[in-house]
Formats: sequence, C-alpha cells, structure tokens
Amino acid sequence: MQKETKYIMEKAKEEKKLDTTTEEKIKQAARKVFLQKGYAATRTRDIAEEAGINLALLNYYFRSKEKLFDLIMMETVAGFMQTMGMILNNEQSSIEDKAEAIAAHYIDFIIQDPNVPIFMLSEIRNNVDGLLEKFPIRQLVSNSAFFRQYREAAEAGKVTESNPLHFLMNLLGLVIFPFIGQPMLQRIGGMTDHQYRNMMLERKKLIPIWVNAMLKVT
Amino acid sequence: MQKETKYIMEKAKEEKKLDTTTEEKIKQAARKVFLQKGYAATRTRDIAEEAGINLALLNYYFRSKEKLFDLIMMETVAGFMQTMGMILNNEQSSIEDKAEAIAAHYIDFIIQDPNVPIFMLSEIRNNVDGLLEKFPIRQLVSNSAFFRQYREAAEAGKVTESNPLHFLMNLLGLVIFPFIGQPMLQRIGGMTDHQYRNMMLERKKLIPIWVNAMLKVT
DNA sequence: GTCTATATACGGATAGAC
DNA sequence: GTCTATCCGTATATAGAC
Repeated sequence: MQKETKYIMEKAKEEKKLDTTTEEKIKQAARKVFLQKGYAATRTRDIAEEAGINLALLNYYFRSKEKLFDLIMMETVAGFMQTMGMILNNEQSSIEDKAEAIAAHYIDFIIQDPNVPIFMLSEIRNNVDGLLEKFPIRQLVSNSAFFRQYREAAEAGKVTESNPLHFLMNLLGLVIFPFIGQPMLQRIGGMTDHQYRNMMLERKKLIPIWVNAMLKVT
Repeated sequence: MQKETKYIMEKAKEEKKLDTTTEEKIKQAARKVFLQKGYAATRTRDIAEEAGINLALLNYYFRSKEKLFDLIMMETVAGFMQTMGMILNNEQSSIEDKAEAIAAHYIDFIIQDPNVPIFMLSEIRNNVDGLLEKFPIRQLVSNSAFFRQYREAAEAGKVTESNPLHFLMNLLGLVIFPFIGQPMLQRIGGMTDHQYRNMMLERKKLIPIWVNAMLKVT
C-alpha cells in the first residue's frame, strides 16, 4: 500500500509535471539562449542562470555544452522539417494549395519563434560536417509529391519554369527572408514591432497570389 | 633633396604597396575569418595565422579584437549599402530597371563573397544596439527615388500592392535567400557547387521577370 | 615594427560534501 | 539530485627585449 502510493507519486512526477522537471527547465532555457545568441556566443552560465539552476546540473544532465546544443539543434531542425514534409507529400493538394499551406504555416510558426530561421541557417553553415545528413531530405523533399506534380505540370506546359527548386527557393525566400532581415527592413519602414507583425500576417494572403503569378510567366 | 627622396618613398609605401602592408594583411585575414565563422567563434589566433603575422601585431595595429571586428563590420555593411543607395536613387531608371539592376549586381556580388549576407544578418541580430543607426538608411532607402516612384505607380493603379516595402523584401528575398539557404537547398537539389552557381546566375534573368509579374496581380 | 614571454580573465567541466 | 569550490585549458591582451 505504501509502495503503491509511492509508485503513483513518482509516475505523476514523471508524466504530469514533466514540464517543470529540472532537466526540462534546462532544455527550455538552453533553447532560448542558443537560439538567441548562437552556439559560440552562449556560455553555459547563461543557460544555468536562465533556467534558475546550478551550473553543475547542466553537466549532470547533459554531459557537455556541445551535447546539449546538438540535442536542441536536432529538435529544432526536426520541428521545422516535419511540417514541410507533410505538406509537400500531400497527394490530395495541388501545387497552389501547397504553396498556400507553407506560407500560412511557417509565417505563424516563425512569429511564435522568430529566431528559428537565422539560428538554423547560421549554425548549419558551421556544422557543415553532417547535421543535414541526419535528415531524410531527399525522401522528404526531392522525392515528394510536390516535386513530381511540378515536373508533370512543367511537361504539360502549365508552368513556365521547369525547375521546381527555383519555385521552392522563391517561396521560402518570400516567407523566411522578411524575418531574418527584420532588423534592417523594419528600420527602413520606420515601423513598430506590432506594425511589422501585421505586415507579416498580410503576407499569408499575398504570397500565394505572388507565387501563382510567377508560375505563369515566361 | 634627401628630404624629398624620403618623402617620395614614404608616399610610395603608403599608396602603391598598400595591399601588402602588415596592417592591410591583418585586415584582409580578419575579414576572411570573421565572415566565415562570425565574431564569437573566431579567435585572434586564427586571424594572426591566416595573415601570417605574429599575434601581438593584431593588438598593436587594432587595439582589440572588438575594434577590429567593428571596422570589418562597418566596411562590409557600407559596401553592401552603397550600391543599393545608388540604384534606388537613380532618377532616370524605372522601377523595373531598378529591380533588374539589384538582381544583377547582388547576385554577382554575393557569388564573389558568399558569406556576406549570413554574416551581416546574423551579426546585426546581436549588435542590436546601434550598428544600423550609423547608416543613413532612411535617406538612402525610405526617401529614395524608388519609394517615390513606387507610390506614384500605386496611386496611378499601375501596381496592385501599395506598400513598396513588400516589393523590396520580396526582391531581396528572391536574390539573397538562395545563398543563405544554400547548404540546405543545394542538398535538396543534389547539385554540385558549380551547378548551384549556374542556377544563381540563371536567376539574374528570372528574378526581373518574376517581380514584374508580381507587380501586376491582385 | 616585430618578436617572445607572460599576465589576466574567462568558460567548460568536475570533485566531493550534503 | 543539488550545491560549493575549484581545476584546467584557452583566449585576449600587454610588457619588454630586440
């Protein structure tokens, strides 16, 4: 009876309070600091302070700064790619639908977590070694329903540029660049954070229109 | 007579040999390493080694790592903005001409120095304090001939989206994003460096067509 | 101006008490 | 699991000889 009570309490601790676990607090703090400052510029002490824990606990739970970073990086890239794969491989939706879905999803996504793009792109540049190799990019993207649909449309003369990679980089550029260029672009526009955010939300409707127009021109 | 000879020699040293000066060698090395790895990840020893000079000379000429970085950063941003200002403030050229000029110039420019965009954008993110404040952005961009022309065209119903900032961020996104996303995009396409470079060169012609199409749609 | 040697500080990581 | 105290490598910067 006493044993059973103890067991239940431990289970509750593991499952219900998972978000307030020390380990989890460290991970969340690490995510915040790493995404803000990048790997090289963050000190393990910053993370400990942000998490409100003792520095030694970071090494106790995650062994090293690098291992903790790799974990955060993997989760972040995975979180980013997952939806991409879902959308691009939807056999039911058209090319236009997919573009709209990507714009809508990623604009909302990045507004929630604005540092994700610049973080991923600048860390991948250094981590040339083999971070991307751990993700099934060719399966998820190159061999996607989208790429097949696009090639078919090009052969049928329904789109004018035959390379689907141009289309994908255009779409992602229109969605992502305004966020990574925000410090500069917002200053050019003389806008508040709120105004800039609204402009990004506008683009959920505008980008599908623009990319559809791009599909039809010589 | 002796004085004059000495003067001539010093002048020659200053003007002709300027590129092989120790000071200049350090600057060039610093530029290379900073742009590749970012401020936090570069060590002054890396720069000294790259320049083939003694570490102490770096501090002798530039006082500190941070001062040297600030110099490189300022020159890089200035070099980037200068042509932008020239193109946007050309009273003779049309909106379409300007888009074409920007695409052509910056694609060539970034191919020569591929790290410039991700370097600028990721360092500006940290340097929130006041790097951009040192540049006359509003004068160069917000009050440019381009912004005026665009607003006039919008009023005359010749372009469908009335905010020139949308147009500018679209154009820059189409030009710049494929470079900062290269590690990911090149992998998706399964391309060699050479093939990717050719694709970027293609875009000098394609981007003007695309942005013109975007100008005309609802 | 350029070198060697070194001061000084900082950051990652661990030992060991509780 | 969590803390304090500390070790140790490394990075910036300078002192001082040449």
